[in-house]
Amino acid sequence: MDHLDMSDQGEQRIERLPLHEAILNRLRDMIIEGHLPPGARLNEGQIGLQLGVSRTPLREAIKYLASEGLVELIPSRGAVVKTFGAKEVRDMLEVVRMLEQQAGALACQLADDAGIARIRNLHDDMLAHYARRDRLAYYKVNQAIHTGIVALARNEALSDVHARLQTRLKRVRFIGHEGAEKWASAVTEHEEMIAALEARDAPRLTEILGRHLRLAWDRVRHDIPGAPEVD
Amino acid sequence: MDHLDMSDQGEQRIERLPLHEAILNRLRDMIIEGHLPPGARLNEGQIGLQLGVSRTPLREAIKYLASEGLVELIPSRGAVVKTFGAKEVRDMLEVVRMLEQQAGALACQLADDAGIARIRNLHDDMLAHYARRDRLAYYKVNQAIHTGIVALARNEALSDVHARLQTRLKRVRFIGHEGAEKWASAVTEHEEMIAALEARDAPRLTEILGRHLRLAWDRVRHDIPGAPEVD
DNA sequence: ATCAATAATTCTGTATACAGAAGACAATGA
DNA sequence: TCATTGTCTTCTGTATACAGAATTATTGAT
Repeated sequence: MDHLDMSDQGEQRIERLPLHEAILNRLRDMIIEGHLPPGARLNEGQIGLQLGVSRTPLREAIKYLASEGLVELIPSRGAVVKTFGAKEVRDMLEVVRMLEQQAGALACQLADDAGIARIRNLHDDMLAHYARRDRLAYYKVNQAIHTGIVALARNEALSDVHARLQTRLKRVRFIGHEGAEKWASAVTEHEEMIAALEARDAPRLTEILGRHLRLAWDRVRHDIPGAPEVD
Repeated sequence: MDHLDMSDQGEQRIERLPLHEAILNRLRDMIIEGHLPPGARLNEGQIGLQLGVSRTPLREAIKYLASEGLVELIPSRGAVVKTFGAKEVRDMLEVVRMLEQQAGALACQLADDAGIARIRNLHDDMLAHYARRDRLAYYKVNQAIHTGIVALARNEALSDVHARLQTRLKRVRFIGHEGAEKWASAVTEHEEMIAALEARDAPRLTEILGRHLRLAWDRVRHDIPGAPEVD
């Protein structure tokens, strides 16, 4: 899964945002896209050269990523791309499920029609990508939908912890090169999800989200090193 | 609430842990204990002098804290201690509640007797501190109990996001100089909590945790600037 | 040829140097 | 008295320098 290019849009911002941010995003992308595979050491000299910055701001970005949990700091040995085992992935997915279920329930109460319509639009986009079997585009919009539903709950802390886990899962979730049937079932679940949201049917949405994310584990488990064949 | 000294035990470690960690903890304490009040700018020169380190590792620690959400980075203006408004605090408490409820339910299934016994011991300690009206000691053990219950769920990601929010709430939660009755009711709730945990009664534990954390908001709301008198 | 010990090199951790932005301040004019 | 502008100071953002730990390469002995 090298060279994915999951970076969002072009980087040609005019505004002078502190270099820190730019480095941070580049580094994060390098990890998520797999240019820096799990377990790889982050060589400050080399990466700094590659990005065209000195080690000082680079190290600051690395510390930020460490707190995000994408990278692990090892004393006197720098930073290493964090490796997630089977249990860790499952645990993260379980927390994501809890968060999304709660968010979904809240969204049914709090969301305005415009917000729900935005999700519906994303969903339609996703269907188009599915029709073309464009995995990358599908995947991106899929993420946006889940993030969007959480956002409808209007709770920043909730969005924050959810985003944190999503980021960690991005790498591992994408590699789920699930077969056609699994992919189709995922799409169906999304279909139901949106319907429940539009009906503001909280219990139903909660149920579907739970099912969807429990299946997410089944969809990726075979790609995780060390995952048991059966639980 | 200045000069609280919520630092855990002595800092006289012999092992040579990377300076980064040491600075990080000192800084975090300065924020949590209120030496650096909300909104205060972190002057790198001054703090570096105070801690006896140069700006380079200090800045790295600040970036780490920024990702933790204790500090906000403002372009060309450095870092500022993050201020939490009423809604933000309430939102965070709501997420903490969800997390603890889920964790509690899981704990009822997964915890071993030894783990539950440890919580009971902490609880007894807390009662002792309550008897002596030792707010600081009480508060610390209180935190340890909540953290401990989450740990019983054996889900690192869950513990991780919970800890993240707890850290942000530490500052604001302690200032709740609640009156004797409120304090007493909190103790009673804890009493019930432990009982439900020992009985491994998940629904009951969930209910109590929900009540306890919903009341937590009522206990702190009057100390939050900008909190509405009624919802 | 294999392994141990040592020398050479690379890399991290921290300090310092320097340029430019932001903020403070004082002087000037209305 | 108050606003304004230009200067001066302070502080951030980045690069570079240097010491020591970690890693790799080399050499010598078995």
